[in-house]
Amino acid sequence: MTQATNVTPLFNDLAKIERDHTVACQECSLYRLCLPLGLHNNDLVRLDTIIKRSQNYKRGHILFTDEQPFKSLFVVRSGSFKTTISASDGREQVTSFYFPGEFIGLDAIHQSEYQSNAKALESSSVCELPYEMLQEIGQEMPQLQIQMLTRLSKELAGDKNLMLLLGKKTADEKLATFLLSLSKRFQERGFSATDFQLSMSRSDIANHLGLAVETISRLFSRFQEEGLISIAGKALSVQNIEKLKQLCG
Amino acid sequence: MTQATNVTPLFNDLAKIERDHTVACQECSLYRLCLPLGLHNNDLVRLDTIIKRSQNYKRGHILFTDEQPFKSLFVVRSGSFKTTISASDGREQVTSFYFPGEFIGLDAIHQSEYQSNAKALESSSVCELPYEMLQEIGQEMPQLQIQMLTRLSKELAGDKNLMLLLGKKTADEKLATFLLSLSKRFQERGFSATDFQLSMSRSDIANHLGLAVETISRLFSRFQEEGLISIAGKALSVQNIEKLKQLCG
DNA sequence: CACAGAAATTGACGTGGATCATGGAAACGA
DNA sequence: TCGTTTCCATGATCCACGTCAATTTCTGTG
Repeated sequence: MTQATNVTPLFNDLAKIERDHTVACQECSLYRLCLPLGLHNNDLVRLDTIIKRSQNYKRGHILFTDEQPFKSLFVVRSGSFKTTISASDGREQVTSFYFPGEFIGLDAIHQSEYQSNAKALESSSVCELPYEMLQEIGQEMPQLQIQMLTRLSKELAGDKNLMLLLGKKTADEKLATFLLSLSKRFQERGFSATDFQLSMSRSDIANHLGLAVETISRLFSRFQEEGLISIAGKALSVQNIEKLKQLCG
Repeated sequence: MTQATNVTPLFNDLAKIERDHTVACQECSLYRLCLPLGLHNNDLVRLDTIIKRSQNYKRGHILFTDEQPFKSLFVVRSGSFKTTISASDGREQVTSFYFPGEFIGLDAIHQSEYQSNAKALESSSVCELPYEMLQEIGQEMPQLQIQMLTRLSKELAGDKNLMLLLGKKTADEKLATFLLSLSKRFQERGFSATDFQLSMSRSDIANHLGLAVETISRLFSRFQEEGLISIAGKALSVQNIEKLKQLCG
């Protein structure tokens, strides 16, 4: 029915390597996307000593909640995560999705507690960076500090764009923008820019984009009718990336 | 007509000191809100040498645009600024307002160009921090690095909350949340938490909150009728802060 | 002080997307 | 394997807020 049906599970190839929690930064295939980028070799070895590599987490595993004390940053090694923040009345906003090589928990650095909730969307693993230690070794590794600032700044810039999306874009534009952002991130990680699995539910997507689930469902159907994408369950295939780009505004 | 009519111009008192661009960090009344917090005295002196203190800018002055190369971060010394980002079709989103002691330009650190446009909302002045120099002296001042990370992280956390606001809150809740955020920031700066001047236009507020100007106008009127606030032009007086807090959700 | 342009208010009306409701299809635990 | 729960799709209806339009008020400038 669609060409997207038989895509390999998300990051399965990478996972073969990364799930093995003995693989050091030097041999990690995420190297060029991750924190160590730009570090000299002996610095890298030092960074390596403070990193705790997690076992595999199952879908639904909670990495941290906004009630727990902030101890560590996390880098996704395989799989994917979502973060949410909640209003006092229980309403939640999905603030971000995270893929391999991306940092989780940066918004907590200035506080003693995490500021959001992080949950695995599929089988996933992470590298844990105890923040105190990171700070300690950072004092003698300017490149590491710069990397940290760069990371934070990048996430900040991304969030500003999301504000533009949430505040000004129509439902069509929101979804198109979101799909292209996914596409780009998969491509950066060596996967197809056009065929991939959505690890998040429709309702996570809807929430993240400030829409109702029903609207996302309808949009997927319409985008498919219009030949922009073809979607079956979680398997997405982008059919007309140019038209999708035009839709972003 | 209202109690708010005769509030002193925004940050006028501070401005007497801060506008004088010879005042060093050590004597600056923003000290405890600003970057130098936690620095040792000789570090502070060193930081002081790289800071360029601007003359007074007029309302409407453009600090930078997203087309200019990124060279410096800015800290508001007096007055206030707004930042915007624009979609390809010209639509704009007001991403933040900045008050004395707050950093502008943090989202550009990872790029060679600024990522947004920054404009003065009233008579304002800034401290300019050339980023290269900041990085240089930062290598020998761990406290400075920590301060920078803290700043970035704080802005990030704020933006996540804004995403919650934009994605999930009703118009009432949005405005109430915004007013309380202003109130809090004025208080932190030693001003009244209940009586202050709005340095931004209705349309800036509307844009920032993802609403239409007309909606803001109507809300101001209704909030006034309901005894929550009293507003005359730019002069705002919060009459019932508790009720306002309940409204935030 | 007067005038022009911009900003703000207020009302009437329209609509994009939410909400409600239903049925089918996956995913999951026992 | 089954039964249960969660997820997804699609139609019918509704409403919060946007858009349009007409005035009024404010602001800046010669």
